[in-house]
Amino acid sequence: MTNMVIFFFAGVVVYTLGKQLEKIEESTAFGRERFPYIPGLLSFREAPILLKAFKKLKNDPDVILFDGQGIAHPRHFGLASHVGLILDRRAIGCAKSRLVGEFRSVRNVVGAYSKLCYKNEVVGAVLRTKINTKPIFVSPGHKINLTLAIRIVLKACNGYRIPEPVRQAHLLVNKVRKEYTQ
DNA sequence: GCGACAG
DNA sequence: ATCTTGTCGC
Repeated sequence: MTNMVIFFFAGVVVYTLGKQLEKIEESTAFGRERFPYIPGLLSFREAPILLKAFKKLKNDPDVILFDGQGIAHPRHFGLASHVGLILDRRAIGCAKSRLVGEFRSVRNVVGAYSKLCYKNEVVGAVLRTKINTKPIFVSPGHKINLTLAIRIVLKACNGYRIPEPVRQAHLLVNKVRKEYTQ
């Protein structure tokens, strides 16, 4: 079982972010896993396949939400920064847990947040997107500031902890992976 | 050396 | 991330 080929799947879901949050396109891609998971080096593992999924997209998004960090990273260059730069699009990191930084507890009210500080610098926000659930870690990735990033993430949330586009991308990937595995 | 550590 | 059923709480 040591030479088993492991496949990696990625998914992108495009939404409108106007009056309604409406799904307008989906894209997936897969390929061989080529890099291990090492904290701080996530983009080396995920970016290649993620970029494959983005290439199939017909729409060209104004802003992209990533399942990972933006500048809240040891070298200020998380997945959202890295892929946002390559795609030259506004990008926001929306991670489910902390990689670096310290923060104070967040009030239990949707929209409340506390600054995520790392090496004497604000690198993101720990944002409450749903009551009675752990907050998420929002950080600018590319061509965006923290204030706007927070506003966009809150607009993209539909009552769930995870912003809807990210949540749907996750569900999409699991669906496709399961179909492929059968 | 010890602990922390996106997915 | 993944293993993995039911179950406790809003």
